[in-house]
Amino acid sequence: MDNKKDIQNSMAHTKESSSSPFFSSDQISPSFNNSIFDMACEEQGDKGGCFGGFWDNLSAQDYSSIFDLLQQPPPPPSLVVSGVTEPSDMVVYTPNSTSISSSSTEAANDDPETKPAEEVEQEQEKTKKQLKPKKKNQKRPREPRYAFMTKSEIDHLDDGYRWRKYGQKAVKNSPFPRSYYRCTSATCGVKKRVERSCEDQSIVVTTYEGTHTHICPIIPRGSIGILPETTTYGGIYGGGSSQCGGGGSASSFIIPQIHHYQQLPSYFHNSSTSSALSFRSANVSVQERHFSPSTLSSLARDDGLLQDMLPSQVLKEPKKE
DNA sequence: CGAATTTGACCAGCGC
DNA sequence: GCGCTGGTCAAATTCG
Repeated sequence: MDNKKDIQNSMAHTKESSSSPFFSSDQISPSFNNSIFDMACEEQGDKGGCFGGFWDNLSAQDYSSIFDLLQQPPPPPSLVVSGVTEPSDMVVYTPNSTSISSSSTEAANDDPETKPAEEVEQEQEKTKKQLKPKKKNQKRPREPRYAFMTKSEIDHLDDGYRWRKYGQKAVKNSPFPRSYYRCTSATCGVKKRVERSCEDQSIVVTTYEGTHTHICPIIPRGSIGILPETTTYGGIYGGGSSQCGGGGSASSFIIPQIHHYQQLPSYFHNSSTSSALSFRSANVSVQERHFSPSTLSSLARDDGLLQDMLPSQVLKEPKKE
């Protein structure tokens, strides 16, 4: 406990080694990538799903190509964001392809965003009810899951929502326990799991499951504030002036790289005033060059959130040179 | 004192 | 069926 607090305090007052949310490029070695991706695969791997292809394809070389997607030579990611869903609704991304091949049945078709909020709530209540009786032969429908990797010493990153920890488990092949959190909002069934990479303990893997049905509460939480300058990503990537975080200060959840923003969970762009991004002033860059500026623009228009998420430069002129 | 966290127990799914 | 593992519950404990 005290350890955590110490860490948080130190995070709040002194910037630890990785206080800059971004690695320098030489901080990500191929082996580093592999370890992270392997670990992420483990999320699904034991179920035979794993995104093998996706992760495998993301070699260090891919990183460099990914960086080409951005106009400026961006710093390498300190965090890899990817859609992680159940194998059954797996969305497969191939960084080098121009298309998104999706076999998703739930993530795509069941997009809560397209449903009335009431319906979403009803569904979540159903899910809750299903939890209680725990009947056999009645598989609980799994919400799409999304995993984020963050370089941080803080396990539980403040993403603007309030979470209550309801469990902690030691996980196989990892010396670090996995923590289970649930959104404190009564009607909201969103869960998240937080665990550390066993190979690089500075990496925190956060897996979200479900969709927030409420706006992002604005909770001043100075305790784990990270210095605002972490939000500056070469100027253009620091745009996430989320209303959740009080206008882009104190980012404690850092998302320098988002693979295929389309797959962001809808709670990132909840229909509320809350911005697209729940993560406070998250740094977002979008690795997507396959969309034309007009496409991006229209997406942004369609989805409000993208305007928050996408650096304006991306929307306006996706490719220099 | 209420809220949040900790932690051991329990349950379900899966592979063998 | 059994054991392993992940996920959840809930009582106890701690914190603010």
